[in-house]
Amino acid sequence: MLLQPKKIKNPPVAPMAGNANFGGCILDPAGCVCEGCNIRPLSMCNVLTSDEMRHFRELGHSVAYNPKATLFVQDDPADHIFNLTEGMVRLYKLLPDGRRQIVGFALPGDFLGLALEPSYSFSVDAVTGAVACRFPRKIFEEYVDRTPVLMKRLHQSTTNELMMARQQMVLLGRRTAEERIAAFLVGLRNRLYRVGYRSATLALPMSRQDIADYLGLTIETVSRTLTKLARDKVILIVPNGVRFLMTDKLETMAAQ
Amino acid sequence: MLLQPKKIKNPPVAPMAGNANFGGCILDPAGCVCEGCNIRPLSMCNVLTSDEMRHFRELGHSVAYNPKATLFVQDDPADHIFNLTEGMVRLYKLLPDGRRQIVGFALPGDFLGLALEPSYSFSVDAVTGAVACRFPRKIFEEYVDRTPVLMKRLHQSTTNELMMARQQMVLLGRRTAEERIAAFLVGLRNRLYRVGYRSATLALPMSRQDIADYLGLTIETVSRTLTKLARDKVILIVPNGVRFLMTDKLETMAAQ
DNA sequence: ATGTATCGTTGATTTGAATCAATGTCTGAT
DNA sequence: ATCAGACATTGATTCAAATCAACGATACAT
Repeated sequence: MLLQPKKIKNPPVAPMAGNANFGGCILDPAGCVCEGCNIRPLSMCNVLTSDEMRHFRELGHSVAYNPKATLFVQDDPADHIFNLTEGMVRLYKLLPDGRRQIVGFALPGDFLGLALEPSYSFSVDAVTGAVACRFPRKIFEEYVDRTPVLMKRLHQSTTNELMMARQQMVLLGRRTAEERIAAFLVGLRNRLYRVGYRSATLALPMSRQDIADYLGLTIETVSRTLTKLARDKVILIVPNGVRFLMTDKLETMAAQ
Repeated sequence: MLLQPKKIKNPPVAPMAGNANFGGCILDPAGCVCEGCNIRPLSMCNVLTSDEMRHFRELGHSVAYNPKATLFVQDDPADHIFNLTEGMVRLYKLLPDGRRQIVGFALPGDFLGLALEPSYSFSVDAVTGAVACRFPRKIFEEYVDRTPVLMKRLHQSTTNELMMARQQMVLLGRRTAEERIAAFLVGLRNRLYRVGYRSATLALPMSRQDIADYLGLTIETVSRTLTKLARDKVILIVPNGVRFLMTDKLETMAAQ
């Protein structure tokens, strides 16, 4: 899985689309290459039979994105559904005056762009290089409506995201800067672990500003708090990540 | 719809269960009285045929709750699913040291207690007197699995809640006290409007502490901010509510 | 190798909301 | 009618994090 924020220098199949900050690159114009898909056990696709798979794959395309490239923008027509297969993307909402709140970092297996409204209610762009299966919304919805097992899987995914969103509301409403940082580090480590990315060092491919906008803090407070945790020997700051030195202490800070 | 936080003095059918702060009162032991249900157009029940309805009604019971009565508690076994039919309830999470974050106020039509885990991830208690249709979880899930149209409806409901939760994340992470109060008042008015409660005066049946715990503020800041809005003639504070005097100004403050 | 732009850290100061403290108001019970 | 307790408001003070400001570090392009 890509977690270093470097450019895709040799796109797997086709060259990136003209505008490097939008659109991305269709890897397989004939549909997803689902057999070797590294997130089948995480995504909805593993609930389908081979026959169903064969049909489903025709519906979408795999698309690659450079770091910072846009998947879609708040208020644009919600014409596509995405299922992330590689990398990390950020979901965020902007206030008219430019204040930004990152409402989530998505990892492989996560769905993006599911909406009831005709427009997206947030923007998404790539943190690392990323790859997603992209489906035309109408076609995706029709297929889901005809495939209850997929609908159930989708509902589980949304229910899980709602649970995480409520957990984040507690963090944003009631926790101190230090608790927010600790909860962020522990939470991200656990999520990465679940998608199979297991390392002694926690990769932090997003910028300090991203972390700040996710935790409702400023970049200076994020930097100071990480420095303090490092000074206290709770973590070790390394390039593009941190290493946990006192995991139990971090988990206590993050408690609940 | 009940929106005044007064006790149910004459429970519609049966007397309240012994412990007034827990359990509530089963209104109709034979199942919901669905024909006259005031929220059928809001709830999932309106997607069912008469035959389906007849079967579905057998699955649950209507239960009444006094103000402050508990529907369920965080970490308890998630054995029931609720569909609120009357009144307002609060959903909240507690940190080990007692800090509280209210993650939502539910209104008629809302589902409560849908979970992937074996336990509830938050607590719910009544703000006003409230009535809910209560279903044993296993039975509810089996029925939903066999009824795709219900599953779809449920998924839409969860998707909508996720959208609201993300909106609240922006509020908690990036907005000032005044903006939070304005967004809360406008948002609640709009939600009440949608469930058919339309009044010149916005009812605020919850306490100032509840509002504070929903907006990530203290009770003093909520009080001061409401007083300031009243001094500026943007709202008029009335017993158990407020009246909008300058709706457009309030909507501008709440913007986005 | 060097310059440049972006990103991150650290320090000084300010500030919005929290905390501490007192008083006011409403409601239901007697 | 009076009282008690819960709830709400207002004022004084403190504080955690924001803001303002300067300086490092790093990565990429030439």
